[in-house]
Amino acid sequence: MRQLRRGTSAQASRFSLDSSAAIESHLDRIHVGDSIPILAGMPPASVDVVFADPPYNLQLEGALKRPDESVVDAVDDDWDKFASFEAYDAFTRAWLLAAKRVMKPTATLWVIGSYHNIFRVGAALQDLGFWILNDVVWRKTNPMPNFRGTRFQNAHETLIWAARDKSAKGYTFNYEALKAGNEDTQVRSDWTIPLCTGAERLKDAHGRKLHPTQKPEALLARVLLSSSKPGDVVLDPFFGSGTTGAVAKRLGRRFVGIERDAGYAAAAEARIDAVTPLPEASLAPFATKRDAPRVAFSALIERGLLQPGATLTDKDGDCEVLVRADGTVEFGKVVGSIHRIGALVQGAEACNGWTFWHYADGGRLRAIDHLRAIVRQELAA
Amino acid sequence: MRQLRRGTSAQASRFSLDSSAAIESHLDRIHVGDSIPILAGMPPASVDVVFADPPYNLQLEGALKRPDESVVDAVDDDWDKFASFEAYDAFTRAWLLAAKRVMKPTATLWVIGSYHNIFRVGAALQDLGFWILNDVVWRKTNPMPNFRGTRFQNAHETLIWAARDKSAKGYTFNYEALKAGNEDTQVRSDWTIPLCTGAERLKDAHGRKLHPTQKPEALLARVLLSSSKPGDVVLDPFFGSGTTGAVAKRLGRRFVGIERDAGYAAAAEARIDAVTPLPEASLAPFATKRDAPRVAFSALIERGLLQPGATLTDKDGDCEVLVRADGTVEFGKVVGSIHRIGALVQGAEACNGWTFWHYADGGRLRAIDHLRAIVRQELAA
DNA sequence: GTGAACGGTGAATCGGATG
DNA sequence: CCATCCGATTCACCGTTCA
Repeated sequence: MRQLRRGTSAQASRFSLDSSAAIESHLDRIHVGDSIPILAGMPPASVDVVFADPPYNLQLEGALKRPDESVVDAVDDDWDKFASFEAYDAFTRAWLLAAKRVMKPTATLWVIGSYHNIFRVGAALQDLGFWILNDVVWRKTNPMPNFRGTRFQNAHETLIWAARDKSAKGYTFNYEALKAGNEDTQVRSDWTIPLCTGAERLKDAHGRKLHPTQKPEALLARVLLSSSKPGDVVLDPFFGSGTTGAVAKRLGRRFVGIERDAGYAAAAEARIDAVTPLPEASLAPFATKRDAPRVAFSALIERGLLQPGATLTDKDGDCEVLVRADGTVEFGKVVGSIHRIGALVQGAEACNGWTFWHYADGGRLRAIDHLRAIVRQELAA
Repeated sequence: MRQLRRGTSAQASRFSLDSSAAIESHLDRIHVGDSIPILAGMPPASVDVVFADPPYNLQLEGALKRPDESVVDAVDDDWDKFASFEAYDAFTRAWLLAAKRVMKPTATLWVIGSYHNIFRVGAALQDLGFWILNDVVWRKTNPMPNFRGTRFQNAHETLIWAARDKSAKGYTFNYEALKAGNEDTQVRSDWTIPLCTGAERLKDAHGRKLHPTQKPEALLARVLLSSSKPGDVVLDPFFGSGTTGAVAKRLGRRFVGIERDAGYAAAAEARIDAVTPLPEASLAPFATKRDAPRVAFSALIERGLLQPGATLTDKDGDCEVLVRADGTVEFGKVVGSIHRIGALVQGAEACNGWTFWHYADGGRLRAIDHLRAIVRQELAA
């Protein structure tokens, strides 16, 4: 890869009216600087896909500790600080407009975010005339827990996929290939992918994570395989640790990276240099079926397989518990999960409530595991 | 159920300053009319939870056909037509403000939507000072396919859960019950639930679906079980086919329904009349650790479970403190609460002394939390 | 060599009562 | 408004150490 470019390159568009030639000098490079002036220096209508991972505008206050007193290493970088929603909205509109100018009429744009910012981004997209094609949910297999027990575990992020205009036709969506790689069924709008951890996660000299929000390559692979073709130009205006560039190179796409922080840009360059492009034929199908889905006891109630107020017993019909509406069971005055209460009545430390507790099915007792199997079949179907 | 009410009831707030009494006349009824004037006639700060399924502002043009040329029976009601994003935003802000007024300070609000409208709703929520607690993804097990093969299968909808203000404290979140009903793990922000089909789906006289966007009862059950208590007042300003009311009644909550379409309201009323509430025992909130009575460390000494002059240690028996008669402990020359001294010896900022400190029980070490449990049992008896 | 046990950690708007 | 205090709270995965 060639050297990093510094500053803008406003002269590029002066030299050529042919965008496809003028863009060439920008390709497969990381431009160090702010996105908006650098985008302004690029030829118009020259990129095929935009992937953007903008600051989320998290509004964190004190430090958060785990129950074991260790400190959560949260995002506290300056780039994530905005004075107000208005300031964040102005920033969002500015980069979206700059990105829109360099998009080909057939180009599409992806943005990723969380509930802190994604609603503002989505509304701005619509206000600026982008046409939303899908929102896509990245379900994390291994999200961070909620340590205080005050909310639901924040287990997903949201991507928005949008065309440049309502009337834009001819955008790339590799429908058949995606379907073929997904057990011959359409790819859904929710994707189950692990966080970026282990060897994939870039580390600094002290072994700490280099970038606070490095995205998994599997996520970018799905994005690029679904909405771009080999040879297409992929723009990432918030390049960070360079996941977009690494995946683009591996999948035979060209990229334009823009990153404000020279340290991140340098790390990304080294990372991308180490990537070997895949042979064209070997682009692996990416969608895999997950193993047997975990079924909550409350799902049996939600689906009407058990009624609140019903009675469960052990296999001999001796001790009885009451099924409650919230998916707990009650024994005497004690309420808890099927597992905890099963352990309690046996005086054991642990118990598999699925096999311990039985319900009356006609004249006989049947383990509630049977009902779980029914739900699993539905989920698999 | 009593008769449907027509029109607003602006007089209610004139008769009483006590919201809990003034709201009584509004409960367990469907008010036929527009949400905003009807909400304006309700007493302020009188509801515990709001669930809203507003029009989605779908921008469908022309009929959608399946590959076999059959027509998809999509949403084409007048209530879903808005001239522009601006009109939709104004509508959204108006009903959100009207709902905010009737919410208690501790109330929370749920809104469900799709990518057509949810970004606008989320941004409006933030602009109006609501504080987003989670966004929750409803993953449909059986979504409609994308017939054209031009996008990902739209397999989810998004719910936003928000408190009335950033500083609102004390909202209901039944953390422990949810966890106990979910294999003893935290409930995530993505919920897998089937569409409303089969017998649950209301039909009109011709056997066609009565309402285009009837939500599954399982979804509402999860919403109400997580964020409300029995007896709480649940407001639904877009009542539609009455799923919120049916589930509220079944789960022992009160409801206020508002619906513009008299036909939907009548169907909802009949539906709710047919619901039998669950037995109270299957609903009663159970005592969690959080609301167990507070026990002072000194109570252990007062009850003779620990003697002044006794020694406590950490779980490994390493560092020792002396129990004093006043309920403090002494480490070297430092005296303080079990929590302070526990933090001190670990060099931590905070410490739960109940689980940190141990006493000798026969040959083994046991946490003093065990003694607290004994006191609590005495208090409960 | 193998497996159990243990430690570390990830985009986090993460408490409530009292004075 | 702020300071102080009590005390409640974590899931999945990866890498290392130890038996």
